[in-house]
Amino acid sequence: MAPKRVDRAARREDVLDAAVRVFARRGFAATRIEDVAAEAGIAKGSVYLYFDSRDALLRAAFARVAARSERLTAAAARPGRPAVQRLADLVRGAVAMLAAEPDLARIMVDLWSTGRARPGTPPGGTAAPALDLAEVYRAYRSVIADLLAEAGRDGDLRPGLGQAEAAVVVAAIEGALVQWLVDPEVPFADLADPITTTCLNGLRPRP
Amino acid sequence: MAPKRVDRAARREDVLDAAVRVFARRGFAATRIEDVAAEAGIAKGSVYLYFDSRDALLRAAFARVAARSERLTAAAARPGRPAVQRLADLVRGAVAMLAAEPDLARIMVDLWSTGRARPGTPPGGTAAPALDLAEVYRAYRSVIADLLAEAGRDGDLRPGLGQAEAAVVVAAIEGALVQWLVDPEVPFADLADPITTTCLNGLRPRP
Amino acid sequence: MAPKRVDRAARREDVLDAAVRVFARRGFAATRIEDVAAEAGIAKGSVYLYFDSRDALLRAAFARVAARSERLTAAAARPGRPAVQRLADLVRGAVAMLAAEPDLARIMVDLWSTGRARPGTPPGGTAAPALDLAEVYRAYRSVIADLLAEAGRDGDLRPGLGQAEAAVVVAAIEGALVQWLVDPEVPFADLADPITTTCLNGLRPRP
Amino acid sequence: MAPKRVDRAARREDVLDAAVRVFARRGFAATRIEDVAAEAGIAKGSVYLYFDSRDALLRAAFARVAARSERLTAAAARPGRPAVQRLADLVRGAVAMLAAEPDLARIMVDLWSTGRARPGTPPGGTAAPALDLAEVYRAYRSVIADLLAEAGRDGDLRPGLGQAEAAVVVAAIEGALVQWLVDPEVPFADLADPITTTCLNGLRPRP
DNA sequence: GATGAATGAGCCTTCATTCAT
DNA sequence: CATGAATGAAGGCTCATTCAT
Repeated sequence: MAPKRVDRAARREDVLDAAVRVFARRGFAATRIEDVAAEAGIAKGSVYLYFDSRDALLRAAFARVAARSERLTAAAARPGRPAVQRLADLVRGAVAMLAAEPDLARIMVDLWSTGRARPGTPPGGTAAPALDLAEVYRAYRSVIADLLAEAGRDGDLRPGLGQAEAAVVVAAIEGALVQWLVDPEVPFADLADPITTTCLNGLRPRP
Repeated sequence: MAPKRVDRAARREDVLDAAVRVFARRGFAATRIEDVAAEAGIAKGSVYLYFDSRDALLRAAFARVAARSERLTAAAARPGRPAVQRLADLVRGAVAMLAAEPDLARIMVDLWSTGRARPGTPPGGTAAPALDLAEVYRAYRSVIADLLAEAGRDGDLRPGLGQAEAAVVVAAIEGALVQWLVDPEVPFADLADPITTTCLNGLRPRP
Repeated sequence: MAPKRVDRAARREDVLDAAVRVFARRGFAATRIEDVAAEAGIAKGSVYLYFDSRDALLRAAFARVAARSERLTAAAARPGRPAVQRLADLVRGAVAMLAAEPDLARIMVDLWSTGRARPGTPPGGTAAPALDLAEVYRAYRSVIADLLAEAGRDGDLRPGLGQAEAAVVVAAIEGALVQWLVDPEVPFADLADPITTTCLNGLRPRP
Repeated sequence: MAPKRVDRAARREDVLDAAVRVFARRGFAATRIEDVAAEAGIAKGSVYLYFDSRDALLRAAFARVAARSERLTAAAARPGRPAVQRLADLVRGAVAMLAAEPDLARIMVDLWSTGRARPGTPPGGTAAPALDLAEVYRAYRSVIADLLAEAGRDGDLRPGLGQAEAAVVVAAIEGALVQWLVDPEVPFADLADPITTTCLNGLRPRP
């Protein structure tokens, strides 16, 4: 009669946490369900109580990365301050967030390559829609391009800046991330300033 | 027997070519020896005539990527022109090369994530030396840092630029690459100029 | 405590009812404990309150089929009427009963094939006694053979009829059942008469 | 260069032979791929060189049973002799064939029950058409009904015999088979005559 | 008693690697 | 040299059974 007291959703979250840690450590491809189970401290079969398949787990991790991305760009919308400053904040915020959650960052890098054979895409090709990584970056660039344009109108940056320059800003962040992940000695968190300075200076109106 | 040697090496190269194509298309993890054999037009077992194991193939692909990187940085050493220009050439050259060889570029992205469980690193940990991706980027930044310093002395860029700014330049390139690979509509080749302009301007002495 | 007993037994019967329905629908092999629980409207674990194991459930279903068979043959013992008529009644009764309980009939067919690896026979071979399907049919034929002999003495059928002819009568019934189960359009219930007529005529003394 | 000398088709047939033996012994449901491999004297994985999946193996066995059935009914078409005799021959031929290939017969019985969830029918329901067991028996009855009608016109049997009586004849054969499979002491092969005699006598014109 | 979360043995399937031809 | 049949270890998933609540 007494339904066992387990918060299913919370437990599911625990398993996903564990999965994210293992994915970050081993990569998607090399991660076996058993690894996730071990990390979560449960039995192999129990993973299937919360996720339908290995693939569902991948997709959930993917969704988490996507959610984080959205939080990131959403934060840049804070109005009331000059666009250049919001831009600088966005860059700093992005770097800080990525640096604070290296596991998710690593997963994102994994997604860059897995992107071709998206998680949830069985060999045949019939895939779950999952998260469209291209869309994530498109949104990212779009937000930045808007800020660049606004700053251009403010006279803080050159006028006429657009998608290309937005791509460069995004690139500086993601590229710095890569270098850090490949070589932990690269001081990613400290690169927020050089990135901001270099890019914003580089986009200032020529004297 | 000498001709045999040549033939053998050429054959090996053919197989590696095929492997690179498949790796780029499917990713490391999803590529089976048989896929490579099929792409190379030989039998599965024959792959083992040229490579000791699946892993050796991975390492060979890695080596090829690394070699490409070295060619890249080596080219920047051409003296006789001002450092700023050699820097701009380096950026443009890198972008052009990556854009021209998307297969190798894709593999490089794959390596970023696989890097943790380095190709050649069996679960146990006793690994073949493989190649050190961190080292590749360290060299890359080093070359650029030297050019930045030289340009600083030339008065073309701010003095005092170092590793951090070099990382930003590398980041802009690699980050742009990622966006292109994730979303083919991003005009990677055309980003060479925005990258160069933004970064170099951003590093100019303040007026 | 007595009421508890009754309750428990009734519950057990409910579960077995549910099991029989599912067995008939899905077949033994494809039926999971959870299916039975769902059909019975209880939780998976609760099935074990009434049956020691999946196998015990199978055996109970078997027992039910066997009990039905016994009721069938027992009914044929009614004396006081000529043997030929009791024989005809037996055939009609059997067909009617099978037609009325297709679920049990389906299970019986399942038992024909599962019979080899008798329910209750774990791979090792140390088995619970379970029920002997061969014995069920032996009894069936025996009753019929007795009726045939008696009818022979009555002069209604040929003398000298025995096990072989009894087997033919049983065969006609079971074989008709099979055809119905395989193809629901076969009018099994209506075959009682053709079976009776054909067999009994066929066993009449030659003119 | 030297393509290994193995007759793929023959090998496949060997594996299927082994599978049929195991299916007959253990039943479909209880048969693991490894059992088949062991019976065939090969490694588990090698089964997959010849069959795409466990299910494909089931379907192949199924097809073999179907082919046997067709041979059976086809044989009854021999014209040039009176229909009654061809009918008697058909019954005897069927019994002889079933008795000679008990493995296939056992599989057929397995199919009767598995018929619901036909081999090749994944849980979802999207099935390969495979063999329609209902169709097999329909054809069987149809051939017999034709012979009965012809014999009726010949005056050897009652006129007006049809599907129902055909079903009884088929039933006698299949039902006898069941009894034999359930209890090897039942002399199935010897039942050909009692079946023929009983049924044909039973269908004679009343004096 | 009842529940359903948890477990882990077991089975199907894939694929790197070997080796007889 | 080249082949591709054969192998068997590994990993995903299912499900009977147990047990804390």
